[in-house]
This record gives sequence, structure tokens and C-alpha cells, in this order.
Amino acid sequence: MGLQIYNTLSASKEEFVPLNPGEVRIYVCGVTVYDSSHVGHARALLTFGVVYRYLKFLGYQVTFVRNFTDLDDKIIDRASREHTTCDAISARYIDEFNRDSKALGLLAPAHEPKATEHIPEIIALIRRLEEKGMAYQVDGDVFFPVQSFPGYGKLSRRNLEELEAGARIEIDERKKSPLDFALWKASKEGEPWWESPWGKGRPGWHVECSAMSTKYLGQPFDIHGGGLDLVFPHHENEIAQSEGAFGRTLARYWMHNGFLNLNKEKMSKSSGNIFTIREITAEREAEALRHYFLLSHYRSPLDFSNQGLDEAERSIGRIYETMVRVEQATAGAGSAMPDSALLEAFRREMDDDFNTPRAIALIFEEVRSLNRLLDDGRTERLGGRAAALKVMAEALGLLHRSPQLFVESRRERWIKKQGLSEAGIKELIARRDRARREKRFEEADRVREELKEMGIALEDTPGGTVWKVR
RNA sequence: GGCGGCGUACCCAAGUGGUUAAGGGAGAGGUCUGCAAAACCUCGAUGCGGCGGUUCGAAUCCGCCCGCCGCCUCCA
Repeated sequence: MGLQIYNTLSASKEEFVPLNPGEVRIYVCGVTVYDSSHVGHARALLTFGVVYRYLKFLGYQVTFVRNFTDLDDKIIDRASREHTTCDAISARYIDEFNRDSKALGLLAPAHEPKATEHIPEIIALIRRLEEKGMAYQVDGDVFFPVQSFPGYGKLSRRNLEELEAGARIEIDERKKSPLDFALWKASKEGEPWWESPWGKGRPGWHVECSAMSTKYLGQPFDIHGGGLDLVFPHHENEIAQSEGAFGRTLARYWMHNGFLNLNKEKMSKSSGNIFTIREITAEREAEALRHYFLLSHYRSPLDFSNQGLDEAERSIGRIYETMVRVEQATAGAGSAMPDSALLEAFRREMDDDFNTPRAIALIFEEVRSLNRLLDDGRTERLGGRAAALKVMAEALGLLHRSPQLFVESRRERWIKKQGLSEAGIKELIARRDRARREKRFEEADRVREELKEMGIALEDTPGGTVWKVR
């Protein structure tokens, strides 16, 4: 059995069969660039980053597209509050996003289209809908009549009656149904605008993704992803537009990641309970955040906690330290072929809808097993197993640095945060070593204690005393 | 109101009918060590929110109840 993916469309796991053998085309809704991205965004980014990596691990030729929404009411608001242009706002946050993305270890997508650079494609799509009677114009606004698309609600499992009954949306009397959504909006004074058959205006939100995904990936394409909150109405509307316009399936597998909560509540800008990606990556290793997310399944809700992050950071350190031991033990042995049984086990876990918690458990079982071999001095099969471990970690986006760098980075971060000096620490260690050589153990233990209070642990190894952040 | 999700040990978290309920952290004991740390070994849920039911057999299926959360409005 190959890869199984939970498809929101069928609400069940399905065997993944790409449209073209050996090739996968995937589109993920990116961020709206009106503010800093928060760790909730990071979860979505990392989730689909791992999907991307794992598909590559499986040997697929993957075309990954993730957009920027750089045209939106919130960007307009922000620009007017700061007396600047929308372009300036989106440029600033795209720039910031790119830094975050790099810090998080995300692989670059093949394309990162921006809404503002695809106005002609958007207009063409709306015109096509018009020709099919699936768009109507009122005062320069163009709406999509949801009644005209028979499958409306199939993704979010709702029907029109239910939706209309529960609708809490403000009534726009000009719309035929309260659920009809804007394809094109007439621009007000001071807003960005483009010439169109309906006058000066700008696209609605949903239509950009329909236009851009199809431009880069064709229709249908294989996987469409995003956060759970996009199922309705965003993705539902994308389906209505694209399938309405072309009479063909938009995307075959729909994947949605669960939320990141803070104190049990959804992390969102409007409620103010957020941590930005920058805040977190300034405080600790980005890899800790990735590991933390991987520890629970992507569809489960996850409550963000500092304790969890601390644990994750230590866990990553444990894997790295084992890698250091393996490297030392196999130095000069040349590169080994990755152990195939291990890779097979990894694949079995990941094939089950990207079950990263199980994959991580497998990694830890292997870490323990490697340490046991190391302790026993049995190094014959070490190379192949360590090589497999690296391949697995790569597929998850972990262990992308040298172990030494990870340890040093943690040290430097800690020293800086605590206002310590490396020279001072080394001085203390030297003092302790002198005391130990002279068998003044009370003195040596006092120094150990002193360093421990600074959060620094000493390890006396055959190669000398090493120190690390605890 | 409609639709959906979640509740597994001190904490985090896999597991959707069948051997001893993964893995990590914390804790206890041990090996090692001048002492430690790291690593390794051993021990921690007779029970999976509660009550019923189906079944030879259920954390897993069904029903009811309790608690928490999300979507239905911009939202990863």
C-alpha cells in the first residue's frame, strides 16, 4: 500500500494516485501580507513543507506553488493608517516572510505568485464565468451566484439551505443570495485599482487562488492545501469558480492542517493571542519549533506551550548528540548506503497520512539503538543506519545542520541571553580541571555547581571536559 | 441553531476490532563516574471522559450523557 492522504472532500483517507505518474502538482494558500506571520502560520507552512519534502523523498517530481495575497482590505487599511502605499506594506511583509521562511528551514516553492501580478488572468476567469452565466454585475461589483453551481458545499459538507439559515453575514441587498461572493470589487477612493470590463476595481479574495493555481498547475492538479479555517468559505468558493468556469475538477486531494491554539483558543491576530515567528526564532532554535509540530499529527489541534518547546529543543539535541557520536565512531569509514529496512519502516509510518509522530518515535527508537551499539563498541552497521537516519530527518526537514553548529548555536544564544561570557566559562572550567588534577574535588565540585546555576552542564569525556546548555 | 473535531499515564502524544496500549519529557531504581553529566538497563495506565449496548473479543463500532474547541464573518 502506498501513500494514503486524508482528503477533506471525501472525509476519509484515500490512496494517493497522482494525475501523471511520478509527478505531483500542489498548491497551498499562503499568507496575506499585512502583518508579521505568527506561529499558527508557521504550523501550516511547516505542515505543507513536510508534505513537499516527503513527496520528494518518495521520488516524485513535485511542483509546489504557494501564493502571497498582496491585495486585501487589511493591507489597504494598514497602508492608510501608516500613510503609505499598499505596495510598501506588502513588500515589507513579504520580505519578513522570506526571512521567517528561511529561519524555519522551508524549501522554496517552484512559484510564489502574487495576486497583483495576475490581474489579467483573474479578469479572464471572471469573464469566462460571465459567459457561462455564473457572474452578475451590480454597480461595478461582480458576484458569483452560488445557486448556479450545483456542487456548492461539497467540500465543507453543507447545503445552501443550512448555510442561509445560519448565515450571520451582513445582508447586501444587491446580492441575489447572501452567500454570493465578490469576484470583482469596484475600487473606492484611494484604493488600488485596475481597469476592467466592469470599470476600475480590484479582484475579490477567492478568485486569485483559482486563477493562480490553474495558471501554474493546470486544472485539475493533485493537491490543494491550507489551514482548516479555509475550508469554508475560501476553498469552497475556489471550487465553485474554477469548476464552474471550466467544468473540470479543480484539485483532487484537499488537505487541511489543524489549528495551533494558545490557551486552548485559536491563535489569531484579531483576538490578539499570538506569538510571531520572529519572536519564537529569536528565542530558540527554529528546529525546536519544527520538531514540536512534528510531534503531533498535522490534523490535530495543538496547544502551544513553552514547556513543549523546551522539551522539543532538548529532544532535538539528543538526536544531534547521537549523530556526533556516530560521526566520531565512523570517521574515515566512507559513506555508507542507507539501511533499507529502516527507510522502509519510515515510509510505512509516513505513508499513513504523514504520520510524523510515529516517524519521530521511530527515530527515537533508532537513536536509542544506535547509542546501545556505540556503548558496546559495535560499529560495523552504524554507518548505514546513521545514513538512513539522516535521510529520514531530511524528509522531515530536521538535522539540516551539522551537530556542532546546533550545539554552538544553542550555547551562543544562551550566553547572550544570560549575559555570560564564553571566556569566563572557559576560565572556570580550566580552574576546575586544575583542581581535579590536584585532587581537590571539593573545589572542583564548587565550580561545577557554580556553572550549573548559570544553566551550564559539564561533561567529563575521555577527550576532555565539554560544556553545554542544559 | 446547523456542521465538524477533540477528551489516552504527572505532562506532551501515537494507536479506529484481536498478542504485553508506541514514542518523548518528568519521576524511581540500577550500570558507568572522584562526584556528576551524557548514554544504557529496569520500573511506571489491568486501563483509554462517564454510563449502557453490539461482539468470542472494543481505547477502537453504536446510543445517550459530561467537558473542551473550531467553522458557519476576515483568518494558516
